[in-house]
Amino acid sequence: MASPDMAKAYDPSLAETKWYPRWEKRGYFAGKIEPGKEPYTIVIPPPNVTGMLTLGHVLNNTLQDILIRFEKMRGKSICWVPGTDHAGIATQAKVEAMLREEEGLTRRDLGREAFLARVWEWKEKYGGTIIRQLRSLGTACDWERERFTLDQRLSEAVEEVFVRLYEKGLIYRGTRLINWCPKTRTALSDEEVYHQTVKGHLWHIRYPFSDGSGHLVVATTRPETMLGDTAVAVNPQDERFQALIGKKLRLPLAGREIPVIADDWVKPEFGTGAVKVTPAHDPNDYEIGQRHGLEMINIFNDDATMNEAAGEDFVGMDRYECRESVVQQLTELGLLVKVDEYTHEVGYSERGHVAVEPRISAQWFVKMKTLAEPAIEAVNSGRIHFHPERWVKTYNHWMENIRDWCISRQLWWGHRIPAYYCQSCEHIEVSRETPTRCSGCGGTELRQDEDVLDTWFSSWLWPFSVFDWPHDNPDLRNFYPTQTLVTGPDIIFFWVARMIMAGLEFRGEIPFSNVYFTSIIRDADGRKMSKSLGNSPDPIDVIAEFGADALRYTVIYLAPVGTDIRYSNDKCELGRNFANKLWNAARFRQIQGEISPDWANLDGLDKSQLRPDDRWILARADAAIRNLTTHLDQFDFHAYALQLYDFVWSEFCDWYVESAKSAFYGESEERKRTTLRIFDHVYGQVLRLMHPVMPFVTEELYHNLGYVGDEGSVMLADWPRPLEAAEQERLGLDPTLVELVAEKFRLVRAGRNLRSAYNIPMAQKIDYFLKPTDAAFQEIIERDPASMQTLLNASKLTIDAAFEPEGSIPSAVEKHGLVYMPLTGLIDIDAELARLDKQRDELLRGLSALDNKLSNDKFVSKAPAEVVQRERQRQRELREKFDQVQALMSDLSRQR
RNA sequence: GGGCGUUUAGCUCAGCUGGCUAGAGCGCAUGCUUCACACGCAUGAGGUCACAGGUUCAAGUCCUGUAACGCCCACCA
Repeated sequence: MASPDMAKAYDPSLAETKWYPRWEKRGYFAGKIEPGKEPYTIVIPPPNVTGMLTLGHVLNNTLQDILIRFEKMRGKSICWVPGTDHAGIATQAKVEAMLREEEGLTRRDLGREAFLARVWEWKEKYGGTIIRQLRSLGTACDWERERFTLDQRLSEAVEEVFVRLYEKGLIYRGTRLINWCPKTRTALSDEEVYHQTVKGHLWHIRYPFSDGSGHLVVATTRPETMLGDTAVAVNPQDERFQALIGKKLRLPLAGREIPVIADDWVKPEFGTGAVKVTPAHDPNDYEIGQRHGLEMINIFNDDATMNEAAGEDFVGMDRYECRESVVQQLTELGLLVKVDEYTHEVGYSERGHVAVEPRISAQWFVKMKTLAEPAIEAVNSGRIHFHPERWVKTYNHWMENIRDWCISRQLWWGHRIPAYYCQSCEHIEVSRETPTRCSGCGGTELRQDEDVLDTWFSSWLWPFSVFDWPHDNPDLRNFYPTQTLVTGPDIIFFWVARMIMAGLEFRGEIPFSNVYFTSIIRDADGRKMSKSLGNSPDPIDVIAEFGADALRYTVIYLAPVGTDIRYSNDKCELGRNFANKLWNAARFRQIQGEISPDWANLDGLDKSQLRPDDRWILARADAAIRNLTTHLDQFDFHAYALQLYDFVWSEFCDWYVESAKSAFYGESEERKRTTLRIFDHVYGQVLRLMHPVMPFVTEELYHNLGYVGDEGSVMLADWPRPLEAAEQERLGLDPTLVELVAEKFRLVRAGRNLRSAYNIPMAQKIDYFLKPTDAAFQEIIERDPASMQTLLNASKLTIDAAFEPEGSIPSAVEKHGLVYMPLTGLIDIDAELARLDKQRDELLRGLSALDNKLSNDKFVSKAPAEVVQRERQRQRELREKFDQVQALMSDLSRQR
């Protein structure tokens, strides 16, 4: 026996540091145009430049890596484009915070140009950490193609798109009520607002009529906005207020005179039936204001403090401070009728995490309706497939109710809007080049819009901007459209839907044909991973402790389709143990000597040389190849992980390797050679099947065992193919054989159970007797009694269909036979009877269910013939087994 | 207010188009330093498949309703 030169346990860090640089250097990750090969492209969902690797990224990128490696092995020409997103608000805020802390400066202190220089500086120094971290996960990204959304070329794409849409009339500048974040002081899109349930109040306020003829009571959740009221609205059908419509009210605190108007929107049953109208600060009021031509009074500064329009009592106050002050003054004036507790939903800024302030302002918008139509069609026609499919509903709902997209942001970090205002006339120039002359009045003084574009305005172009669109080039034609997008369902509106629209609009083609939505990772208690909770483990630490493969495998194993994942670090033991199991199977193999020269195929193999167990493992491997391929094809990664585990650990290691030992340590050189060849063949398949999810350990082992030379790689190996029917025939892999071998293993288990019942350790060799009750089964075990002897660790195994024990000895019944453990004098008859009694009960339960079924005429006449047939067969088998158990029991009872 | 998802062993989850004496991992119990692996091996215990109806020869699997938990969308002051 050779001594192993492999360590006793797998050390992930060795393989990880060894292989990644080699793969990269040898160009395995490079996306090349390969004529005759089908391209398979994935663009990474670009993480924020400010980002650090999280478990969410681990899941997302492992999935992409699995697909890339799988498709490469299947012979496709792969290209995985990595990159990062400039993440406007997030990055700007990060650098601003740093400036504030370290230098006590604001961005305005520095000025636009100097500030941007500092952001770039920051980006070069600290940005892209996540890109470096991704490498330690093993991702096969083409790093030569790394892109950044603010790269020169990608910025050209953004400008091009802006100009094209403007020229098409799909981008316009308008003064609208938009969502304003007072913390970051910029406009937001509707998608950047999240709602929170807030316990507030409903204040009832008395508004007196100008003519002194009494008052009207309005109800509001935001009393401070009354300073901007320009009307009070009632429902035209509401009889209580019929006579009051058109009358004037004297607005308290402000002193302004405002009309009572009638609008259908007002719900008579809510509050008092009368609504104060603040068109400049509430979306509904804005609509009413539009309909009635009301004045819009903006009472807030851009940080949500009160401006002059709020009146001198309140100017400068924060909005909440102002609220208290207004309420206090109203109380003093006796105008506050009552205050109710009131729970409602309030919009918050995703960035600033403060309540959004609706605000009238001039912004740039994209008209979405016409862009959405073809995108809806693309998904509903099935050209683009969502996994899981239910997200289509969510997508459709949003798309069908889509509203114009506010794309301008009052930030500095981002793509500057390519719009130029003529200083001499009203004209706006929108162009790719900086214009020198106004096309309206000929004026030469033009000033560029100060604002930048929403980050997503560059992200939505990502699938083609990374290939240098709008410049036509071979890469763009070859790699676009991409194949699969892997992302979280949380950005289905922000990103996925918009990419589909952009792809169709600017390339005339869908950007990808499949979208896989990942699960959300939670902690063991089901809470979202978050920094503030401190329940978000650093994947880099996990990799150091368990290995990248372990982390990858575990995360995939834990990720069912479409439900959340409950993760904790200790679960990575599963992946680590699995990698170690795989490692040790190789270590065991290495001890047996050199790898078989003809491991790669089964050509020329004579089935008569094969042990039944060899044929069994070949059949099981074939089934595994089929299933695993299907699972990956269907994006069922979880099933892929489960199936791998079961095949490798249970079928290959627990049964086949143990059985193979009988051949390895047996007399026949020929048999040993054949078994080694089968072992090598199947194990080679195992390494390839596992490679997509566990790239490092499989590569290391592929080399250690000599499947490939130094310059080769499992990454370049072919994905295992299932056997043709003719080949299965030639090798004798029929289902009956497979079932008989499985039955043999069941009998082995029954034999071991006897040992266990009598506390005889596996290490102690003992005699067994085997009594087959089925001729075909007997033939199978007699063809290779050595494997069964090894599996039972029997000193002697006697196979005898006519075996009758002398006296009582422990025994067990299986479908095709009985196993006896002769232990004269040691038998515990009561224990034996109890065990058999339990088995008999189980059989009886099964039998009575079957008897009922089969004696039911309806079942026999209505169920498919093959089902009835199968149940009859089972009934026969159970009855036979039952009779055997019964016989053993009466024997034992007599001995008592 | 709409929409979606989940509910199967102590825990985390499998179980496709209905045919199951309901499976795995962890944990648990017992025994093993057996010549790959204690990150291991062997054996075993553990479930009226959330609840109530219905369809069917047959339901964890299909339908209806209920409950609990979770997520998304939504301008009712």
